[in-house]
Order: sequence, then C-alpha cells, then structure tokens
Amino acid sequence: MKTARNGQASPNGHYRIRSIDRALTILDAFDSLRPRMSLTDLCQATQLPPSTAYRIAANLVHRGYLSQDSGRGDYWPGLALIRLAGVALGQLDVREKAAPTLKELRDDSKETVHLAALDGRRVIYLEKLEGLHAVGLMSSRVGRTAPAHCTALGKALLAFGDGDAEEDVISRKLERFTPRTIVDGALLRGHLAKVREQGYAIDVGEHETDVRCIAAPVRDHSGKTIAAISVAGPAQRMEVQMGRGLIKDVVAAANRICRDLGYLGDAPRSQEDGSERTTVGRRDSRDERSGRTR
Amino acid sequence: MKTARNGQASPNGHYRIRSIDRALTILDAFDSLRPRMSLTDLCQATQLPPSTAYRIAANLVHRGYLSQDSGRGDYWPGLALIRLAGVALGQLDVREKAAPTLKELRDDSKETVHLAALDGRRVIYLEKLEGLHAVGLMSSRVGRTAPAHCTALGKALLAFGDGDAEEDVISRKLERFTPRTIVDGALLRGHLAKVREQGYAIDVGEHETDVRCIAAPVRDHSGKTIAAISVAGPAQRMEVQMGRGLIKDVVAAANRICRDLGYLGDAPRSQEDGSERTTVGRRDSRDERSGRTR
DNA sequence: CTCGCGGTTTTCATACTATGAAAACAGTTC
DNA sequence: GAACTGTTTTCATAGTATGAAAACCGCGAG
Repeated sequence: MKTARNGQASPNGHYRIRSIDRALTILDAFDSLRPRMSLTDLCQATQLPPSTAYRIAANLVHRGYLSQDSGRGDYWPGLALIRLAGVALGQLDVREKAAPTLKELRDDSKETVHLAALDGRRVIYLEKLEGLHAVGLMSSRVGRTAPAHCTALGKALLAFGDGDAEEDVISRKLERFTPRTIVDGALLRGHLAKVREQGYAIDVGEHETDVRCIAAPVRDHSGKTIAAISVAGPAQRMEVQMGRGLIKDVVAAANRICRDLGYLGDAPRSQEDGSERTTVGRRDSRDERSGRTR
Repeated sequence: MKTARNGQASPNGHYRIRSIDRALTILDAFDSLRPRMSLTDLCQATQLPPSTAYRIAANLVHRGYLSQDSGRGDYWPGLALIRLAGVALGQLDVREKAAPTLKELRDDSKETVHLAALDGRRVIYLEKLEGLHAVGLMSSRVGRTAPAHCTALGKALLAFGDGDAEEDVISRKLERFTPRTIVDGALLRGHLAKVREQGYAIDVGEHETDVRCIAAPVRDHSGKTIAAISVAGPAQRMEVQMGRGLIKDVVAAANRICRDLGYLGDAPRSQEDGSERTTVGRRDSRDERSGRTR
C-alpha cells in the first residue's frame, strides 16, 4: 500500500532528506518576532543539538542564506533570501494583475489595502498600499505574516480555500489576541460558513482592537482561491465607510481581479475539484500529522 | 595545518553538508531570467542527476521553498522565501536609516534612487524609489541583482569594499553589455582606484546604453562599507543635473546616511581592519576556489 | 489503437556522509 | 583567576543520502 518504507513519509512516496529538512527548520525558526538568534536560541527553537545546528548554520551562512554578526554571534536571514523572494514575487502574476485595481481601491477608500495569500496556516502579505491618511502605518508589510483565524484576509482565505487549511487551523488551539478573537473551533467553523455565504469576511478588531478590515477572495482561472484582498483602517473611519458601501467595493474589486486572471464564474462557489495546485500553497511543515489517506 | 580532513573544506574548519549544499544550489539556480524551471532544466543548471534533483526539489516544495505547477511540472521559488525575505529586510537597519535621506534625494533630483549591497560578486537592490518623471521605469526592483563591474553601485561597492570582492570580480571574465563596458581587469582595477580617490562612482552607459548613474558608498559605524546609494536616469537629463551639482548631492546624502549609522569618519579611507562582518556579505558559493591560506 | 519518446517518479543496495557526545575553546562575570 | 555560558571542533559510527537503472506517464505520430 505504498507506505514509504523509509522513516518519515513525505511529499509523494519520498522520505525527507534529514539535513535539508533541518536546514529549512532552522530558517523557518526566524520570524519578525525573533529576527535574530544565537546558536543557543536556534537549538532551543529547533530542538537540534548544538553541534548539528552549528554545522548547518555555518553552511547556510556560507551560502548567504543566513548572515552572522562578525563571524560569531547572532544569526539572521541573509541576502540570498531577498534575491530569491524577488524572483518569487515576480512569479506571482496575481500581484501584477491586481495592482491597478488595488490602487484604485486604495485611492477610493483612502485606507490601506492588502493582497495576501495563505502560507501554511498563516496569512502572508504579498502587496501593500499604504492608506492616504498619514496616520498610523499598520504593522503589515510584504513578506510579513499574520494569523489566519482572526484577520479578515485569513478568514476569507480559509473560507474559500480547499478546506484543508480550514481544518488545519481549526484543529489547533486558536490564540486569543483581543476580547473579540474567535478562539473556539466550532464557532470559527460556523463563522467561516457565513463568510462563504456572504462572499466576504470582516474583522471587527479580532486581531488588533481598533482595526476593522474587510476582505474578499481572489480566484484564478480555474476557480481556485489563490489570494485575497482587503481594506483596513481604524474602527471609526471604517464604520463610516462601511455604511457607504465599502464592502461592495471590496467584493467588486476582488471580482474584477478574478476576471483579470481569467476566472469567469461569479457566484462564490465552494471548491470542488482538488486537482490544481496552481499558484500558492505550502503544505504543513514541521511534522507530518497522522496518515491522511489522501 | 588545519586543512579540513574531510572532502570540501568550507566555512571554518567545516565540511559542507552535501545535501544542503545541493538544495541551496537548486534554489540559487533560479533568477529573474529563469524564474521557472522543469526538472530537466534544474538538472542541467545544477549538474545533478535527475533522481537526486527530484528528491531535493520535492523536499523543498514540501516546505514551501519551491512551488510547483499542479503537482508535477515547473518549479519556481516559493512563498517561504518571501516570508524570510521580509524578516531579512527588517534586519537591515541601513534600509530604515537610509529611507528619509533617500526620499529627499529622489524628490530633489526627481530621478530613481537605489540602495544596494554586494551579494557575492553581484549588486543586490535593497530599496528603490521610483523617479518622478513618469517615463521609463527601470528594470531594477528590490531583490533584483545586477553585475558589479558595470554599474555605478557595483563599482562604488567594489572600490570601497574590503578588496576581496574586487579581486574576485577582476579575476573573472567581465561580461560586455555595451560598447562602454569595462571588460579588462587591469583597466577596471585602475578605474576603481580612481573611484576610491573621488569618493563616488559613475556609470556612463556601461550597463544600459542610455542610462547614467551616480553612486556613493555607505559605511556603518565601524567604517565598513555595507551598502551604496545611487541616482540613475536617462543620459540626457542626468548630464544636465550633473552640471548642477548632483554628484555632490549624492555624496552628501551617502555621508548623511553614514552619520545616521554612527560612522564618524568622513574621508574615504580604505578598509584596514578585517574584523567586522556586520551587515552584509556572502562568500562565494558554488565551488571554493583554490586554497586561500586563511 | 499502439508504439515510441522525453520527461518524471520510484526502487534499492551500498558507499560514505551526516551525526551528536564529548572535549576543547573563548569570552564574561564574580 | 576561577567558574560559567555559549561556541567550535573532533571523531568513531550508525544509518542516511545517493544515483544507476528500471518503472511509469502522457503525448504525438504512425
């Protein structure tokens, strides 16, 4: 029955290459909260023995995937990654296709707009246009990630995704950020069903108290949800704008991007064919959880 | 004599971890000219046997470092890289520190300005502010790279770097892009000496015929050159502006950024202490060239 | 419909590579 | 100067990554 006879089953019938897996685990350990780490931090974060972590890190440094403070000392993600991200970003045609519509949406609403996708079970920002009110610049930024369960973008992406990510997120503990964060799995499931019905998602301060955000899914030609767009701003202003049809505008903008990507459908239909893997999608990392029969 | 008794000597006294090295070689094979590759392309580019390349690629896909078209087919750099680049970019405080000065320079000159660093022997753009003339958007972009020997940024970085990169670049064949490209090593060396004297570098259509560019080095607190800034535009306009003291402005802007980074010196002195490795710097990749004694 | 071809995926026995415990080393603090 | 804390190196060995070759797949031509 095609159970990979080796240790960890993985991608297809393959085993994981341990050293590579570990190297990537080391890279993955960095995020905006811990953008720099000492060897010890790394060991702790990855559960690797010091000698091993050291050797791998040295290899990554050598190749520019990590940088290191004056030969010894803290590590942080290196320039090679910036170069590659440039290439990666260039491959996301959603980004180019969405740009004009996004700009329009920003200019009309005067608030910050985002384009984002799902990376594993987190939202990753692919594009950001700063709002025109010179006020608080949001903490977002291209390449940043945010939790999915408490952001409009995340909820839109989960609700209109293929269901795997939704299950994955729901199956874990949902972290509380504000009093309004939905931390109950069943509740979230219901909420996402509603999002699916509506065709858009709203975040009413579930991640940051004063922020309101509206998001709608973007589908590629095959109908697969590959990204989402959003408008976000302070509660005050956003509420006024929502009264004036901002939600409709966001949905309209998303639909227009879909059309520019070649998607013809229109009604928010749930995913059915699991075939395509077109643009986005990273399977869950660290540990393969139990044997999904597939 | 501390020659690593293992196969390939590397970072310090360490050997390379082959599978990791190969995985990174695969990633490195992607660039804006070949942003997508089939397995066969990869094999060709990396000289790996198909089975090996396949297995490694599958591992990278699994972790989101590569994406793959619908399960089989072309590979391209994945979202994980975008996330990490975000973290990396956040760590370059040059970037933040330089931002206001850069903007000023752009607004004054109305031309496109760049912040860039050396990644191996190429220039990598870390920041770009589009010029105000709505005309030709340059092909640059954050994360893109360009050759060092024929761009103002590159020449500034080489001339004021620690010398290793300069030697490295000169020791190789210098590709010709335009009639004015300096393709002779000795000539380039002389030219860089002049750059060092002047304190800035100029590109007179050595990379793209019609483009003129002025660049000056940015030093960190220790005096080490970690980046360079530039103003670039069409020959016509740039020549006018150079008559009006644009060169001085660029140098002044660079010096101001240095000061913001805590560098107190001022005269362009050549590097002397090889201690720091502060912000930037990736050693050469692929193959360790002959035995540099130290 | 079948054959053949270019490409991708899987298998499998083995060589040799990556591993981590432990020891050396370096830098700081008391 | 002694006692730590964290980093680097060593080294014998377990067991992993390897690649040749075979299976597979999809497609176009006959």
